[in-house]
Amino acid sequence: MREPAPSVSELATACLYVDADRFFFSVEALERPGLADDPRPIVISHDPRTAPRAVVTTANDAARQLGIGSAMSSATALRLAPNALFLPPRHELYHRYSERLMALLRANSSLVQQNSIDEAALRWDEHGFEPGPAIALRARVRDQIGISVSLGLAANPLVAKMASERAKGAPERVFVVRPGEEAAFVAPLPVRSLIGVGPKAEARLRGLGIETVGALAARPLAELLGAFGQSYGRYLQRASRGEDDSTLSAERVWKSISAERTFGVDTADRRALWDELRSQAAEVAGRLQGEELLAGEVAIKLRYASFETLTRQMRLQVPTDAAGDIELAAAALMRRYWEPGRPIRLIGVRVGRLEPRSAAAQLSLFEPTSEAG
DNA sequence: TCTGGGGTCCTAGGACCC
DNA sequence: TCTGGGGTCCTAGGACCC
Repeated sequence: MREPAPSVSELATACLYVDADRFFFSVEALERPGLADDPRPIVISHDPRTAPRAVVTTANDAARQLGIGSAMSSATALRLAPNALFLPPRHELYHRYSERLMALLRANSSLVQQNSIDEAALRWDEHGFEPGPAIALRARVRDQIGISVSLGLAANPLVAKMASERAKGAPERVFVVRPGEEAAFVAPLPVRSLIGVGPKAEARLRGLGIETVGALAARPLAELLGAFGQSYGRYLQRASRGEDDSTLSAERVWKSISAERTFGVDTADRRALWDELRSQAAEVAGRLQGEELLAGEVAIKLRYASFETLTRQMRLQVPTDAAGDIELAAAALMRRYWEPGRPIRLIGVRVGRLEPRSAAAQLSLFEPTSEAG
C-alpha cells in the first residue's frame, strides 16, 4: 500500500528571507525625529574633515542621487555633496535594534538563522508559499520595531535571498518564488546578482560571454569546472539553476574573532603600534571570554602605505582566552615580521582555531602530562 | 575614487610522511 | 643521481558578503 504522493507545496520546504531596508539609516531616523524628512543629503559615516580615511556606511536617497553610495570614501562623498550631513555610525545602537528584530523573528518562526546584523533566513514551512503570513510579519516588524523589511519567499535560502532583493521594488515588499519556478526566476538576472559572484567573477564571466544567470545555466558543467575549479564551478552551475540544498541553523559557530584599525595618519611609532596592539588583544580576549571560547592561533595583519597587506600567524602551545597571551603572541609576530621604521596604515589582531572552553577542559583530562610516568 | 571593519570560504604551494 | 606518487597539515593571500 502506497501513501498518496504529497503535493508539491507539502514536499517543498519554505524559506522566508528577511532583509531590513537601509537598516542603519532607519535606526538613526527612529532616534532622531525629523531625520527621515530632512531634505539634505545625509551620510552615515565619520566626518572626513576630522577622519580623512572614513568610508560611507550608508546614505539617504538625496545623497544617493548625487552618486554617493556605500563603501565610497567619505572625502569623495563630501566633494560630491559639500552640504551633506555626516552622522557618525553608532554600532551599539544598531546591535540593540538588531537584537529586537531577531527576537521578533524568532517569535514568528520555529528556526531563525541570522546572516548579518540586518538579515535572517526563517523556516517558513508552516505557512507555505502564500504571501499573506509574510505580509503580516512585515506589518508586525513595522509596528513593533519601526523599521521596514523586504521579504523573499522561496523553497531554498539562496533563491529566497534573491527574491528579497526583488521585493525591494514590489509594492508590498514581498516577493514569492513558488517551488519549480526557481530557474525561471533567476534566469533573466545579471550574474552579479548571484551570491558569491563579485566584481572579479563577473568580469571573468563576461569574458566568457556570460552576462545573465540563464546564460550561465546553459553552459556545460565541464566548461565551468575548467574555468572556475571544482568547488566554485559546481556552485555556479547549481546556483544558476536556482538550486541550493543548504539547510538553516540557528546556532552561530565562530571560526575567528578579530579587531583592526586604520590610523588617520600612517605611523611607525613603536609606542603607538604597541598601544593599539594591546588594546586589540584585550578586545579580542573579551569577546572570547564572552563566547566561552579558547583560541589556538593568533595572527597579526599589517597594511603599509602602499596598501600592501600581509598577515602572519602562529599556533599557540596552549589555547587561551587571556589578553596577555594574545598580546604576547601578536608582539612576537610584530618583532619577527615588521620592518622597523616602515610606516603602517593598518594594524590588526585575529584569533582562530577556536574551541569551546568546555571541550578544552575535557581534552586535558586525557592529555598525558610531562610529569606523568 | 586613494580605498573601514567584521567575518567566511577557497586555493596554491611547501613541508613532511610513507 | 635530475628523479614517483600519494596523503595531510599548514600558511598566506584573495574573493566575497554586509
